[in-house]
Amino acid sequence: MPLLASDRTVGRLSLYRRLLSNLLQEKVRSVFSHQLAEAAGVSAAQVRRDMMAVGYNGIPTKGYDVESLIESIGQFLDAPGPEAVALVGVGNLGRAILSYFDGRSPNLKIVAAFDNDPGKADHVIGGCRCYAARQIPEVFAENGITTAIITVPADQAQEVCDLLVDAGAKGIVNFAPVGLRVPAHIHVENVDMTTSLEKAAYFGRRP
Amino acid sequence: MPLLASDRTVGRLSLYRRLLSNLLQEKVRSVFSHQLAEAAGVSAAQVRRDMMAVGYNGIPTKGYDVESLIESIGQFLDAPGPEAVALVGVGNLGRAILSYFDGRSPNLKIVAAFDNDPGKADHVIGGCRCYAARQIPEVFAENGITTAIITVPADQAQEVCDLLVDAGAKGIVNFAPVGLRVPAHIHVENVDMTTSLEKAAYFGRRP
DNA sequence: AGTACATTGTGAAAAATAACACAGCGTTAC
DNA sequence: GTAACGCTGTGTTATTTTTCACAATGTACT
Repeated sequence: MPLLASDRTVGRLSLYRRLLSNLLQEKVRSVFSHQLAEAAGVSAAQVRRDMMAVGYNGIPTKGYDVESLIESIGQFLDAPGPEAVALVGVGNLGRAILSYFDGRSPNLKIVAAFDNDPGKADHVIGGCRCYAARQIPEVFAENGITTAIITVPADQAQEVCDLLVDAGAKGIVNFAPVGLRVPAHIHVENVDMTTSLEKAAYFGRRP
Repeated sequence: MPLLASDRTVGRLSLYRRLLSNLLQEKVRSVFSHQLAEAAGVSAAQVRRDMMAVGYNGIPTKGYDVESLIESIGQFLDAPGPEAVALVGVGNLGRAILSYFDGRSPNLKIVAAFDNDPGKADHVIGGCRCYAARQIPEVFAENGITTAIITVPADQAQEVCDLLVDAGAKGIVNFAPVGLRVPAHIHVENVDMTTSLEKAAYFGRRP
């Protein structure tokens, strides 16, 4: 059971887990690799490879036990306890993300939102308390926050990123369309909706 | 100049173009591969490779001309004329995306939004007209829409996807956390915010 | 018990992606 | 005019990621 899986594998495991949770709710007790593969849109061999990373073993002719697999993926992906997450940039997108994640995951919970607009401070949006940007260091320290989401405009993203790193952020989800410069061993996960849309248009046009 | 570039290359080209537009606004006229590379967070060799796909040539010691490179990437990535895009699912996330893209790109414009909630029909949200879901076929046909964005809950995504494909969608951006089943040569681009957050947390924790 | 069968786990091959390394060339400095 | 420099374009190599293919294995049926 390798303690560090590849980027791609971790992404798929996260998806598998949610698909498995859906199955569990439908009272499905076990799945075959090819069923999980179809639901996730990958190959069956890929699923079995990913299971090797988790160190989970299925049973021939019976497949994987849904409940214990969810448990195993959780042990592999999650921190031992709940983790606090912060979001910076309470614009349209920031608010949508706050409400999207509100109550969705017990392990990763957005506990603080930051914005420069003083009108937003101390309000509660999407179940999350809003602070002024200058309070980042203190709120990060108080809550032990190491994961943050950036939803500010592109021209402020680097500046905000630097603040977050100084405050102790180790993993950052960046929605701004810029390549953030960070020290080594800080992980940035880029979500670029414009690129996604342009890719969909491009490949839709050229089959 | 190959007419079909790899998935990764297309994604980077889209990012390069926006970075270049920023540079142009700052009156920067030319860039070296290593500068563009740093801004995008990739290697210089990677940038030069990607330029081969576009068929654009720089000049030794002068680098790339920002303006003409933007133009070349546009010719490579974009359709000859403007393209109409549709969005399905006018919830929190859908609304945020509508306003995010409102007026952002001249080539790709979201011209129609769809939702099952009859209260939303005929309203204008984020500069975009709202229709009932059953009008998908007619609106797609009228506007020649081939690219669509899915922002409905996970359990409705496949159903909506099938409607879109029937209506002529060729490229789909899927925000729901499921692997959509589509016919061959329909392209799906998945944007999974939960996975991104879990990846950031995981890799932030394990350096 | 024994046989047939469908599925797993994984070594090995293939494919895709990225990095290396350097020849060639335009520019600049003298 | 020419020499030195630094950057580009690309053949080649390395690395990463995915797929193939099959022996091993647990199950169900007779």
